[in-house]
Amino acid sequence: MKSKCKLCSIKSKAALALRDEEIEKLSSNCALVNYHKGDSVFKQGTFSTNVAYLRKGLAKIHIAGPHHEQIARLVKAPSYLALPTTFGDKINQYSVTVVEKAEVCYIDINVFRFLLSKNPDFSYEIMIDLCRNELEVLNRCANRTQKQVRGKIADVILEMSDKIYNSNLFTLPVTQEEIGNLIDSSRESVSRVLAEFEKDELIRIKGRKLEVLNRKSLKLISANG
Amino acid sequence: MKSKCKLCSIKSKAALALRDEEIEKLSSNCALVNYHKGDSVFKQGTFSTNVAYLRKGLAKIHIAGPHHEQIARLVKAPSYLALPTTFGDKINQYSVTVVEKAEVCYIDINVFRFLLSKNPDFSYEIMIDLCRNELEVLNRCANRTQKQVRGKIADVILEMSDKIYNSNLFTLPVTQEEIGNLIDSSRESVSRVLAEFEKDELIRIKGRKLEVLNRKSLKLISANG
DNA sequence: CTTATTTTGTGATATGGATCACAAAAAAGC
DNA sequence: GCTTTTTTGTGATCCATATCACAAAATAAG
Repeated sequence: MKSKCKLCSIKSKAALALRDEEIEKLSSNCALVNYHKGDSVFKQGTFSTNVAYLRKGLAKIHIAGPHHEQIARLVKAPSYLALPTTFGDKINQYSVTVVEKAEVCYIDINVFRFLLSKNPDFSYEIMIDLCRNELEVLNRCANRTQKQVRGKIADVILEMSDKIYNSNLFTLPVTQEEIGNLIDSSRESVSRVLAEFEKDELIRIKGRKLEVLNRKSLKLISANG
Repeated sequence: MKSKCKLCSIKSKAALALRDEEIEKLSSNCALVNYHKGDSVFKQGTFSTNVAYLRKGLAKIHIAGPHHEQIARLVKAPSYLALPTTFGDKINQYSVTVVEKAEVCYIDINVFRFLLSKNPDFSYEIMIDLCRNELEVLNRCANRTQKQVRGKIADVILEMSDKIYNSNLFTLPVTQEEIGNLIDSSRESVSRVLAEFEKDELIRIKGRKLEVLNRKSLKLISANG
């Protein structure tokens, strides 16, 4: 397993800033785990002893809200997975679950701290990452609370098409119930709006396969919420 | 103005980690500005060229949502104010406005970067701060979307009483409309629920003065949402 | 002090979407 | 394949809260 990280072609921007001996140190304190759909990467309420890096695949970050489960967002590899919950509190404040076949690197938190303290470039990139995430969370929250279901579903479809799959045709990685948790609405509403979008020929759905037919209208609906 | 930061008694935990010469550098690139209610610290859409540290007072972080203004949260001094928007994007993604007489230190972003690169302890504390904030944002978002107005108002009252003023008796720092923007509800609903809480003798209000009378019930309402 | 402006209180009404209740379809297990 | 479980579709109903419409208070401005 020696120097496996050095040869890794999917390094984070932060990890690219590491020097050889630091990569070596990372390598010997990093465990790669293969997961598939439904597997848990982190569980809310457990102790946070590792940093997780999603090397491949897709995961969801979710928190148990006062009433339902809320999916904060989907995270596509490559990306760190749980930095805030790892460093912000001794106990994980949210869960991470795999949504599509994934590879996760668990890095010992103390080694990660060591790297942060020794390499300012590494540390800076991590910080930038945290900042970007927070901005995204804030925006998401505003959308979630202010748009209505049609607008939010248009958002989700466009996000998946543009950011996650880069294609007009893709397979929904989650159930309609989970889409509901992602946009704070009921699964029934999700179903109804999807049916409506299909009737209006904005999308086509067979099973979980979804094709975007009219991107322009979807954007309009997203914007007018 | 030399060495003013060195003598500052309201340093951030991060700034406490700075060495003398670093404090000196900070000091000569840091401008203290006095503000009062309504003054703008940062405006969404403008370039982010400074880090802001709220030394005294109270401010609100707000973003223009797709429909209304949303107040992401109130920030009590001492606290950094806009790190994510400063580092996460060249353009500010949210606004910060003073809510109660405040003192803000503006620190040149390049000097801040320099300090981050030279002092890992400083950098680490900043990172921890970012992590905590993101956790808070996530929790807030879940509450905002899942609780109903009564629960959210109970939350706001308790937060002000416990976290901001540390007293059962305090003066509301914002209008009911702003409370609405803070919890995503209309000002009419805020007014109605406050009236209801007063009728039920959970609180007493005269003008903007609010007194918590029955903390236990408020907590219950907050919990049951 | 007087007038203008902002904030708050409160009823009446409208509505988006939750919830309930099943049925159909799809997927997973065996 | 067949059976069980999960997911999806759809109507009917209900409800919390937005919105509208003013009036009253409170604050700010002159």
